[in-house]
Amino acid sequence: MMLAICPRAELLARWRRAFPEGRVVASASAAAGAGRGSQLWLHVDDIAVSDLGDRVANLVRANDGVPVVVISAAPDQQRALVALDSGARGFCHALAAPEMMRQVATVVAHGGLWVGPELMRRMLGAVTSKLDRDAGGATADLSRLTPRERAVALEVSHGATNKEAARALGITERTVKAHLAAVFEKFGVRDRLELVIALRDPATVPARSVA
Amino acid sequence: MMLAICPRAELLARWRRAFPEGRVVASASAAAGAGRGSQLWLHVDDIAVSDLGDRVANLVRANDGVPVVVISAAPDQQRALVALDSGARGFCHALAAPEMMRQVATVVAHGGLWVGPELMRRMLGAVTSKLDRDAGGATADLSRLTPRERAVALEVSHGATNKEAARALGITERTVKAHLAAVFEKFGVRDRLELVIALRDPATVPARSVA
DNA sequence: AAAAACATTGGACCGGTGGACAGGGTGCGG
DNA sequence: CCGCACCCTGTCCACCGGTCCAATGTTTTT
Repeated sequence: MMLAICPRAELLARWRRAFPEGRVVASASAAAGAGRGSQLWLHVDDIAVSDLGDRVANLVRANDGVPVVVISAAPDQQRALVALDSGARGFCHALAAPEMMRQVATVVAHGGLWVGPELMRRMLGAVTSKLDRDAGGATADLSRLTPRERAVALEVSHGATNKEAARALGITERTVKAHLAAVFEKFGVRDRLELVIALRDPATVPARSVA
Repeated sequence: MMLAICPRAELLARWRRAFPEGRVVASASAAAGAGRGSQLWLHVDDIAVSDLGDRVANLVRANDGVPVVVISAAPDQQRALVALDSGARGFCHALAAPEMMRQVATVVAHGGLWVGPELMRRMLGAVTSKLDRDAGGATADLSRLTPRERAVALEVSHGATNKEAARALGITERTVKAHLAAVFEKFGVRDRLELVIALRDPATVPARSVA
């Protein structure tokens, strides 16, 4: 059974459309007794970030085996991370389409984890600064680069200095510079800063005609 | 349709039991043409860690919209991270129970991400510790800056050099450096490159105001 | 009024960066 | 065999970027 926790039910209009058979309760204490196969969706807009971790953790602990999904109308990454770190299994926008919510529910029900593409990229980036193929917007034309150039470009786009990139790739700093120079040339940028900006927004990369 | 990529089909006995209707092909090139709703499961035990990223990334790129799940008989976290970072949507043990594999397939099919509980904890740990490190100046939020600092930060975040920013704001290059140093301090970054990365979320970077 | 924060600039130092010369190695197709 | 593309490395040098030292005036807060 779907259970949403929110003192003001009107904030969950989309959610109720997604789960007509679901119930909205005002407080976490009223959520007790949710059986196996249930899901708890916790609305967090009224919860301070500093309290969020404890609230989620308590809810997860009090409802062993029942996945908790956090829902917010103003989601930000820090809150998402806190929630997930405290045991939440998903983080969903309160204004997401009902179909999307049902997808989230399906994923969570099968033991999966739901994170938005944005957050996912950030999480992965924090763990390893290796590669950054982002599913959503497609990073510029990294495909126009040779594998080595691409590797260097990615290191730099994660903030690495030439020395750090060299160490990471097991080559000399000089070689990093060489690859980087080729990358600048191909993308028509003058330095690493513009490269990062170009990779952030593919539209800014000049469609450099093949010379 | 379920497609598994592995030169030695006998390694995927469990997988074939989980997906009797699935097909095992020997190489990635033979996987082309997988339509929407398909999934590609890539067996990676014969792939070196250093090549894993590119292999997965290529597969993801060549099959736009088709989720890629990595499967291994000897999964380790580093390989999992590389694979996920390159665009894989799940990382599954080759000897997992067929029911488990079907669950993974369900999660992935609905846009979710499958990571084992172990890896999940590690990812969250890495992210939160990174946040803690950044907490010296809190997350990049331009509202924390003084007006002048903000102006400089914006110029730089659009790719300006110190000299250009100075000219644009009608101040000395030296003063730009001073403001910039304050910005670095507040955001806990070491240089302009990391600043741009910290401001990567376009929503937090308002358009440059013409001075 | 005293204290704190802000805006501005100077000089000097040093490491990082990028361009301009180079060169040698591999592998692949004509 | 000979280009061609890619990968790797070297030296030299001018410039940029970031940090340390410092100072002066204004505005805001206490």
